Amino acid sequence: MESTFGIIAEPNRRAILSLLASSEQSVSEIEHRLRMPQPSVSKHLRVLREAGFVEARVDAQRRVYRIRPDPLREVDAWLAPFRRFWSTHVDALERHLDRMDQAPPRKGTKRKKGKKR
Amino acid sequence: MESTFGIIAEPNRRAILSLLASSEQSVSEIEHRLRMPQPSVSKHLRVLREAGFVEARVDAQRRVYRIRPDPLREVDAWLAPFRRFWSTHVDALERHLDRMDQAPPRKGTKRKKGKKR
DNA sequence: CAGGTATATACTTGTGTGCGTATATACCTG
DNA sequence: CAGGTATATACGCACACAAGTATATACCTG
Repeated sequence: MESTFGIIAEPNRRAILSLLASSEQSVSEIEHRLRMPQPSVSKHLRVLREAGFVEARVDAQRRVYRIRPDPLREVDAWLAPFRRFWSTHVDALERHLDRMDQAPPRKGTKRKKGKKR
Repeated sequence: MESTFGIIAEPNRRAILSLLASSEQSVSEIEHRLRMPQPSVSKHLRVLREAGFVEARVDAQRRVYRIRPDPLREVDAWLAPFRRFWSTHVDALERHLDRMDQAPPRKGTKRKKGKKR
């Protein structure tokens, strides 16, 4: 029932995703960092997992969760037609990226610049 | 209570936004094209308007609605940290957008954080 | 002004869903 | 095996909200 957008409508789930964006985390780590009750964390993680936003790796009794990008990519794709409203010359770049999306994955070039905000 | 994300969680509202992405439309045009009851359209438009997603231009008895990009931009910004999961050299795009963020007049609210109540 | 069109609002109802509390399951260590 | 830790699930409740129906407001045309 819950669509991709419905799922990220929940603030706590967005918080979990944002936390996982930096690095994978176990349930208790999430629980502690976001200061939210453990059943709540587990339940949100279940929703996120079943919708494909995250996946779990088992490490002894811990489950370490990490991002799976596909659903967020869908959001990104939905957003595409609106980008022209705030970006004038990104259009070309966008088409460029579109073409790149189906290009074979190439590894090696990531985050070479420390330009974070 | 309705956040930016909560608002686009509604499929009909997304449909309205997508329709408006192509060009501005009157209420009855939306009603007809999306085949949804008029009160529903008006109500969704109200929500979208109050949240800043759209604005209305008055033309006689008609109200012609058009996109206002700011809230969607916020979504786009939230998405930014995740892009590295599916794009290798989109970093260029990111820097590009970063630069762009401070280029236009004003509107510097990035980094929208909110997890407490 | 009447009649018609276009849009907005009021009110009710049903359903979904997040939360809290309690408990169950799984695994590790001694 | 016992005891502890880590995570998942069950259940009840309260509340937000989308949809439907009916009605109100605004404006245009004759």
